[in-house]
Amino acid sequence: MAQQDSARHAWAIFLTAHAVLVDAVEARLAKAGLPPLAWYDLLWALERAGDGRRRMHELADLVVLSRSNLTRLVDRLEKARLVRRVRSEDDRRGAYAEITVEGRKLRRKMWPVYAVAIDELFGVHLTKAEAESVGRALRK
Amino acid sequence: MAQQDSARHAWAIFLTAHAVLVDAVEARLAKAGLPPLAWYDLLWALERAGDGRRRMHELADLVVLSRSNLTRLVDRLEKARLVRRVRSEDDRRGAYAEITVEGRKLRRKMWPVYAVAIDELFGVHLTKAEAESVGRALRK
DNA sequence: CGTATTTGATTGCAATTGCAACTATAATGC
DNA sequence: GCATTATAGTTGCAATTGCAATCAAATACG
Repeated sequence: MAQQDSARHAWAIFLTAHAVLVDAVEARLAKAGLPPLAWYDLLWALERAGDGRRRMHELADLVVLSRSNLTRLVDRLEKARLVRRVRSEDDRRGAYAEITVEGRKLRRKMWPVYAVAIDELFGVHLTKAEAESVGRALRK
Repeated sequence: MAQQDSARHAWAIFLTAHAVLVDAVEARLAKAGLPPLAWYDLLWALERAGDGRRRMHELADLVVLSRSNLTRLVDRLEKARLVRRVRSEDDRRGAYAEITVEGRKLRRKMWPVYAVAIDELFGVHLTKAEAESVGRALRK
C-alpha cells in the first residue's frame, strides 16, 4: 500500500477513534457528576501556568478554541466561580483568566476519573512503544 | 516513563492534533466552497454501501453520531437533495437514507480537496510505517 | 392472544458553536 | 502627531448539538 493510502486510512481511523473515545470519556465524566472535558482542559492550562493565569488569546491557542468560543467558555467557568477575569495592566485591551481555589479543587477532583478513563479506554490498547509512536507522530 | 504516562501524554497530543487538523481541513473545504467533513463522511458511508442506502441507525454508528443528530444531518443533506429518505418495507418503523446522483457527484467533487488536505496536513508528518502504526493502534 | 418492553426514528428545547460585526487599545508608517 | 492597520476581546445571531420526551412498530412473554 502506498504512503498516501496508509495516511488516508490512518486518518479515517483517527477520526472515528476520536469521536468514539471522546464520547466515552465524556460519558464517564458525566456519570461521575463532573463537568466536560473542555472545562478540565481549560483549568489545567491555567494551573500549569505557574501564576495560574493566562491571557485569553494564549488560552484560546492552548485549548484550540476560537476566540469567541473561548470567551464563552470562560464566561461559563467564571459563572461557576472556577475562574476569574483580571484586566491586564500593561495592555488595556487584554484580560487574563485566572484559576480560583475552587477551580484547582475541581480539577484535582476530576483528574482521577479522567485518568482512569484515559487508561482504560485509550491506554489499554497501546503498548508503551505504540503510545510513544502515536505521540511522536502526531506531535508535529 | 511508565506506560500510563506515555498513554496519557499521547492522549493529550491526540486531542490537540485532532482539533488542529480538523479545523484546518474544514477551513480548506470551506475555502473551496464545499460543505463540511460531516457531509463527506455521510455521503461516503452511503456510497460504500453498494446499493447506496443504509438504515438510519446503521449510519449513526458508522459516522459516530447520536441518533437525533443523525436525523438532523440527514434532514440537511436531504434538503440539499444529496440524499433521500426511503421508508423501510420490512420494518415499518425504519427508514433508509439513500444517496442521490447529485450526492455522488458532490462527494466526488469533494474528494480531491479532502485528499490533498489529508496528505498535506496529516500525511506529510507520517512515514508509511508510522501511518500504519497509528492506524493499527487506534483501530481498537 | 394481550400487555409490557425494546427498538427505530423524530421532535422540542436549552446549551454550545461558528461567523461576522463591533469596540477599544496598540503599533506602524508617513 | 495623525491616519492606517493590526490585535484583544466581546457580542448578536443563526446553525448545530445534546438530552429528554415522544410516537410508532416490533418483539418478548406470561
